[in-house]
Amino acid sequence: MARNVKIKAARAELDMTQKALADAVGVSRQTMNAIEQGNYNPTIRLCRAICKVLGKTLDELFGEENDDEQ
Amino acid sequence: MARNVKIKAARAELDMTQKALADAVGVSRQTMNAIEQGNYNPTIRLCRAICKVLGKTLDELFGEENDDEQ
DNA sequence: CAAAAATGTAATATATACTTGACAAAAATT
DNA sequence: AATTTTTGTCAAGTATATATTACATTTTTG
Repeated sequence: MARNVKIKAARAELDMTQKALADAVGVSRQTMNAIEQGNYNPTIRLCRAICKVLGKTLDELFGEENDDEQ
Repeated sequence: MARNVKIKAARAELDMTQKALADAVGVSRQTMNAIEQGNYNPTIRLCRAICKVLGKTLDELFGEENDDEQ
């Protein structure tokens, strides 16, 4: 499942809560949590929105997925 | 809608047809076509698979929010 | 420590990514 | 020019991303 610790770290840099990030990108808190937990597979549009808010690139936050479940 | 011409170009570099790319990443030809036409919003897993096959990064193929339709 | 805020997780519901089949038009091949 | 291959697109179905409600646990704060 591979938790996405990079999002968590980027969020921490900005002192943002999961809910604050979820609100900023327009999804539910549960969706943000699930993404950080690695429990699914967001759309590219959502990934882009997350990158924009956190000031990171796609490659930084979503590149190099080492796991291949599914 | 913003067509994704970068995928088309990368495909051309490798002399790959839409169907060949679709097969390589495990989706239907129609799905690949729709992505190139900008008709939707693939999942990050599919984007990663496309990048892997085409030898490009996420930022190269899917960065730079070319379009902004909802 | 107690209260509050943040996080993890489950169940059910809805929107939409993706499939399949089919056909027309454009491009490439002969 | 005819044939084949590739691309664009549509309609109807299936799978899954995301929402909502709800509750338990962990972390933070007073």
